[in-house]
Amino acid sequence: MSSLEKIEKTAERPRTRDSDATRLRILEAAKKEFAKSGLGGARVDDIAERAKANKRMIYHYFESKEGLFQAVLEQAYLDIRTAEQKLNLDHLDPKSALERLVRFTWDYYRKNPEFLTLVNSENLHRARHLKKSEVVKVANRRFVGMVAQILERGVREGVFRDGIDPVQLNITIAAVGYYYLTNRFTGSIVFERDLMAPEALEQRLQFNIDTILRVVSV
Amino acid sequence: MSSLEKIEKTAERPRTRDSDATRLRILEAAKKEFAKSGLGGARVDDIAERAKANKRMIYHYFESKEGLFQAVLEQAYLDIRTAEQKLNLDHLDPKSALERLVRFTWDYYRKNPEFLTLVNSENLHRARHLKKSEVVKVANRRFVGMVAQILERGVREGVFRDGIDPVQLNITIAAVGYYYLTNRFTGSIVFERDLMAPEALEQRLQFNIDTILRVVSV
DNA sequence: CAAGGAAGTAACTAGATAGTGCGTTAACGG
DNA sequence: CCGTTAACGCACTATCTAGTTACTTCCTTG
Repeated sequence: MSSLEKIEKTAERPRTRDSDATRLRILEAAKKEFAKSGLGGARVDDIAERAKANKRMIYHYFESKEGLFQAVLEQAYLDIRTAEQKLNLDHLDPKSALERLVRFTWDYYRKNPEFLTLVNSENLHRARHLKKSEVVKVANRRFVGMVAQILERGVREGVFRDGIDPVQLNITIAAVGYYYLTNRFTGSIVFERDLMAPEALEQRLQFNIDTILRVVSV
Repeated sequence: MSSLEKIEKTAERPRTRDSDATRLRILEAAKKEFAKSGLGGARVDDIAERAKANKRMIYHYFESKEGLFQAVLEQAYLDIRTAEQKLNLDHLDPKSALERLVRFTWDYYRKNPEFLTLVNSENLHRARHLKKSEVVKVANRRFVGMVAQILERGVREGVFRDGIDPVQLNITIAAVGYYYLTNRFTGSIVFERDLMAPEALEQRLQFNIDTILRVVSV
């Protein structure tokens, strides 16, 4: 049976057994649990319960806890890279394109805080899961190219200075948002200020846009 | 017996029982284990073994695994704040002072990677341990003041622009180094480049100094 | 419609893990 | 040098946890 037929049939009469749906529920539940407690702290039983699935199904679909983590991480990277590709920055002038990318990165981190925690977790484990994922590597390549293209265009049009390493810029765009948000709890204590207050968030985004534009300006 | 007398006596004849030394060995071992595996992933038995102490002693000195984590984290924050205070930035011109601070932050993170991991772990737990620590809060206050003073001086001397929020600048100085180093494993995969190669590290530090100076420049 | 495979369940296990009860011995003050 | 205090060690436990065994139930397809 084709995938399309399957979807049509499901639409007609919801099945009591649906491997795709169960797989997705497990993935979603695992993302939340891993993000909340890390790979070491998350509990397989809790994931099963949250997914409203039997624990046996996790091992059926993902082999092991590690396999499940790998699948979650892979999906998280594919999701953000896919969203980035939809930005269509080529149609904007270089400055606007860069601003849009900074804004998108910030918004994405805000709306998907699990992504930050998953990446932290993966780095705690020296990226041993990501290393294995070929599909993610391909997606990343296209992403790095995006910023390089904006930079080149900006230099050609005389609005950006020459000689900026696109990788350094990429890292910096991520850094100024990522650090602020992932360390929002200790940050709010260290700086004695609620970093997650709406005005504070708005102020930070503006600061970040300004920072990045200053980095590239001639 | 005074602390001085104690030290003198110890120098004469090393004691087989020494509560201070044992406490310190446990703290050091715990810092490494917590940094390696996080609060959830670290094992009390492993900490005891690494410290060459009996597990019972951990509970004797620190009450619980959580209590031990709190002590480790507190010490880590006191250490970095103490080191920062020794920088003596007041004797330098504002630009040099700022550059020195960026350089110090970078070097400190490089030499003390456990600090990064501990902070990540603490944020995973919504900073519930740091919240309780009054002594760390006091140390942080002095630290935030440092950057504010450099900024003020720079504005007065006409080398920095006015209106920069010292907290935002502070966060950005930390961010550009922290993000690069804490995410060095996934980063090396995403950007298909060894981010920890000596030239790469040198290049990043220069980029960070340049970024921060551009942020404050008139 | 039969049969075989896939989805799903419940109960279990072996090993780990945080935390303790209690006894032992070194150090230190008197 | 003796008695008390505090450092230290051993062996134990209750509970948790990743992973599994053995089974039932539903769905598809020839």
